[in-house]
Amino acid sequence: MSEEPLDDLDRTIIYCLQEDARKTSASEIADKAGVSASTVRNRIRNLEEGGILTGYRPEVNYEAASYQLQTLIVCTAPIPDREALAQRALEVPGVVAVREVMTGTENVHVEAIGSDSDDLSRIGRDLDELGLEVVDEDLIRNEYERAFHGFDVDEL
Amino acid sequence: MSEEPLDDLDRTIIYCLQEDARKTSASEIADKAGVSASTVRNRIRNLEEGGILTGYRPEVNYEAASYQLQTLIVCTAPIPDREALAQRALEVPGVVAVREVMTGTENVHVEAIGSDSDDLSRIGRDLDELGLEVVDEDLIRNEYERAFHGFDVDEL
DNA sequence: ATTGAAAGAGGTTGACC
DNA sequence: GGTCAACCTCTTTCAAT
Repeated sequence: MSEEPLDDLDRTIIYCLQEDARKTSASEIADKAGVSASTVRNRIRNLEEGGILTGYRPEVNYEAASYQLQTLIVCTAPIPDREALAQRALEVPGVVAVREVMTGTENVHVEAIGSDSDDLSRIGRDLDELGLEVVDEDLIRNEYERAFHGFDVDEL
Repeated sequence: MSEEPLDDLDRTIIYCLQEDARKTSASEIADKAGVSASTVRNRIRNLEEGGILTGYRPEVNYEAASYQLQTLIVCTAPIPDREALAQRALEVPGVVAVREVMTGTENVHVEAIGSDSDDLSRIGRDLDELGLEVVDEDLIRNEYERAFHGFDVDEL
C-alpha cells in the first residue's frame, strides 16, 4: 500500500472513471492525458493494488427496478423472542419484509435488498447481532420465481 | 422507462456487475447464465435505457489517496434539470462523484474533495451558479495532514 | 427477443529502453 | 516509469431466426 499522493495523471484517470467506469477505455483516458494507453493501464493497476481504487459498481435505480434484487435470509429465533426479533429485524436497513413461520426451527424469514454483496453480508451480521441466527442466505435470482410476491414456505 | 419487472436473466446480470462492473465482460455473464453474449449485451442496453442501470462508478478510497477534505454536498435540483445538472456538476473542479437520488427533494448528492475550506466554499458556489441549490454540506473527513495539489481537470 | 459471424477496437503479455 | 509489438479477447454491427 503506497502512501504517496496522487499526481495529475492519477487524478485524471479517477476523474474519467467517475463518468463511466465501465465504458471508459484506457486508450480514451490516454488520449485526454497525452500518455500511452499502457501507461494508463499500469496506473490503474497500481491504484487498484494500492487500495485506492477498491472496486467498480453499477448504479442501480432500485425504485425503477421494483426492488427485484433481493436475498432471502432464513433465520432461527428462540420461540419466546420470535415476534420481538421479527419486529426489530424490520428496522435493519435493507430489510423489506419479515415473515414469521409457525412451524420448524427456521422460524423467521427475512427478505432484504442491497446494492452489493457487502451490503448483504452487513445485513446478515446485523441480524445475527440482534439474536437471529442466520441459517441460510440465498440470493434471489435464477432459483426463485416471482420472489417479490412472497415466499412459498413449503418450497424452502 | 419500462415498468416491467426484471426477470432472472436481468437479475443475474446486475448481480454479476455488482461484483466488478468494469472487468466483468458480457461473455463471462453469458457463460454463467447459459445464454449468448449478444443477449447479455442487449439486456444491459435495455436496462440502461430503461433507467435501471444509471451508471458505473469506481469506489475510491480517498483516505488512502491522501486527500484531506472530503465533503458530501446535498443539493436540490428541479426535476427536469436534474440529470443535466448532475452531469455538469461532475465538471466542477474538486467534484469526484455525483449521485442522482430518485426520491425526495434532496435529489442530487455531490462528493467533493479539496485542500481547505476555501476550496469547498468555492465548489459550493460553483454548484449554486449551475442551479443546484445546496441544502446541506457534511464534512466526511477532516485530516489536514499534507498539502494537497489542486485539480487540473479543466485542462482535460 | 435471441443468436452467430465478421471486422474493428481494446486488453494482455513480455521485451526493451 | 514508459513504450512498442504480437497475440488474444471483447464489442459492434448486421443479418437471420
